[in-house]
Amino acid sequence: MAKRVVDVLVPVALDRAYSYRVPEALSIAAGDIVSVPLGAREATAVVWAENVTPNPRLDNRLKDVEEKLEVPPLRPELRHFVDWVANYTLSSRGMVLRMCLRMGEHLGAERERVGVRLAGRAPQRMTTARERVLALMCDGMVRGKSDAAREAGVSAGVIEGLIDEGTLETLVLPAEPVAETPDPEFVRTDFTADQAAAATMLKATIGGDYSVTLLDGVTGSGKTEVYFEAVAEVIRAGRQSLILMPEIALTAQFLDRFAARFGVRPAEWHSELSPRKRARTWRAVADGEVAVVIGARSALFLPYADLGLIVVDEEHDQAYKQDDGVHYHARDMAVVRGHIARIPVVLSSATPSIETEVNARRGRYKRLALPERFGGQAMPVVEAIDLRYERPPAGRFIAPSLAGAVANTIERGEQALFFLNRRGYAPLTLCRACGFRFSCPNCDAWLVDHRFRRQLVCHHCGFAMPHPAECPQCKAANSYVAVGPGVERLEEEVRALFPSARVLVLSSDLVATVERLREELDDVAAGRFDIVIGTQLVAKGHHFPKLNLVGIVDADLGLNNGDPRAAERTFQLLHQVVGRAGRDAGTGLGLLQTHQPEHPVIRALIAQDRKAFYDAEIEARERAGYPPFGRLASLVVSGPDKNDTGAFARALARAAPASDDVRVLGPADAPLALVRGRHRLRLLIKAPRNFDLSGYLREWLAEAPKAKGSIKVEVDVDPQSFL
DNA sequence: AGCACGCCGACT
DNA sequence: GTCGGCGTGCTC
Repeated sequence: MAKRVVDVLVPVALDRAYSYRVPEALSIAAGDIVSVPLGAREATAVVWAENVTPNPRLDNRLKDVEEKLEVPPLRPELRHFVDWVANYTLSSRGMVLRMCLRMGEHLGAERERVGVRLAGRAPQRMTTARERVLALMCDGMVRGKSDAAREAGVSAGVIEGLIDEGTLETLVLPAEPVAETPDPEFVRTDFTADQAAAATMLKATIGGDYSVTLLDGVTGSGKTEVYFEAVAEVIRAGRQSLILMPEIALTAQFLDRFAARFGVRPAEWHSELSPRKRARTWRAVADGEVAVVIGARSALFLPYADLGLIVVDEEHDQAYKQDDGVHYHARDMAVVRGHIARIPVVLSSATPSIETEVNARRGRYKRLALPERFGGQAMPVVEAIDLRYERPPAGRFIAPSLAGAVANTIERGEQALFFLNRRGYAPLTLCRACGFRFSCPNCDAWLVDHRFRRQLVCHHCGFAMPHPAECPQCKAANSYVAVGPGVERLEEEVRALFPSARVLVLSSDLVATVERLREELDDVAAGRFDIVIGTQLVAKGHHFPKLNLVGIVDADLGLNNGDPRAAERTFQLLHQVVGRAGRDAGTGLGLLQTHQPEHPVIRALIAQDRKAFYDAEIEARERAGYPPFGRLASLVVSGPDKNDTGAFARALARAAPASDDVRVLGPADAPLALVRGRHRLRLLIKAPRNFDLSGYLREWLAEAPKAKGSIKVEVDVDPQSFL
């Protein structure tokens, strides 16, 4: 009888599963994680289905499944999710599976941790290093080998030597748990009536079927503590919770808040985990040993043993969109995973995305509103500084009234924040003599002056060059002018204005390590700085008790780039930043420097009239047929040769299947027409709301001419930029 | 995504 | 004469 055959999905860029024979000795079922030969190498892959009718043409080419790994199988819910995401995003199923198997080759047997303990016998020869070890170990405690060496201040070799002599004995340590079990009753939070009501409603969704709840509350209204009650309920039920965060590396304070509520820190999942930690966490999640995972978007693809709740914190945040490899939006896919797993999903935000707001207004999502700040804290007062009437001095960017407000603030011993979402010293450098502008040789972008690094830098491809001594065009010497402000230039101005203030600049390119950043944020929270100058980095998830003034240096930045989503994004970002002001003591003040105080975004921020802004935005979207009232996809064609790339993009556009529902726009230059030496053209596809856009695109790409050479086509369903 | 195979430039 | 650049194509 012919051997049994199974279809195995391998984590490579393949959409179809491959067939493998199953050796008699292996007991294998769908979902099992196996090792299979693939070309010259071995791959960790997943059995997707039984194959009762193997392709006869492959008969003598089928290879055997190598082994079954001692790991829990991927549950049907997750396999279904992989298929769904691949189909929706037009990615290969293998690449989506790969996101679930991110622990890679470290899945193998757990390496034993070896501990040492004093055995009694004195060493034949005594040295000072050995004395230190004995002094440490004389308490009879068991310590890990490396811990013992570190604590005694000796090298690992000294410990080994004492083991050889029989002075120390070794024993296998139990594996350290990835995270301790959180205690749902560790602390009882004192809630206001609003919060208690929201917590009760949210708890009522736990254990029920799929549901989506928008937890809608201003900064400081206690959204986190409210959804912690839902998490507590899931822990009581013995199931797992996932809390998604936009940028996990920056959320040390969040871990502490979690620990304050549950007694221990949750398990973390993000790209900066070490391979070992990653493998152990993956396994603990799969084994159901971890009750709560807090993670970046990739945590959505973990193999939870029994997921009972997904929370998406700051659901409007752009960082949830993955734009390389598989293009997906983690908030949307969280809702899909919740639907497939039949569990509740909580979306939390002070400034919901238009999509979520529309879903809440239509009743597709339940809304729980927390309208007030915790402890009756007032919202910050927000005012505009009209730069048309109050100009900063030439070459300066801080208007006198903003400078005055900052002076008052630091005099009172409080902190001020200058927000400017621009890294470096100046976004543009030009030659005063001939007008030459420094631009990137590989990209369609200006070179940004980074004086701290003493370089001109491209923010898109990383190209960097030193400031040349003379203008490359007219050879004039010392003719450069820096145009516009970046945080480094702002720092100069701030130090000149406030010479005795303690100033800190926070910008992603100045961050040495995440640890260092966490220390700096702690220093700010502890009041060791008077003035913080920051980019987007400061907008997210930090609580600075003494911060009472936020100055937005350029509120117009990002408003006028023509993207229909620009207004929404600017509103969300500025609202979040202004919300940093005045959370503990006194009333906070937000000052927006702007040239267009009548702009709906600025007006909404000043009047604190969120509803008016959403009404207008939603109406505009509806009128234009933009999401969520219509659907969008983009095809970006890129290649090294401009003409070839353009010709292919036009051929691709001509191959679009005819449809009364669909409009294909372009090809036009993509928002960045040249990146890393590749020319980029974009097709935008508009379709009605209930249209099967993925199916349409799949049919189109199957019939269309294939990209050859180094021309590439990237598909993005639901792109974030509408431009 | 890897990895091997394959065909044209600067070196021990 | 080889080493090696990365373009192209395959992996049950």
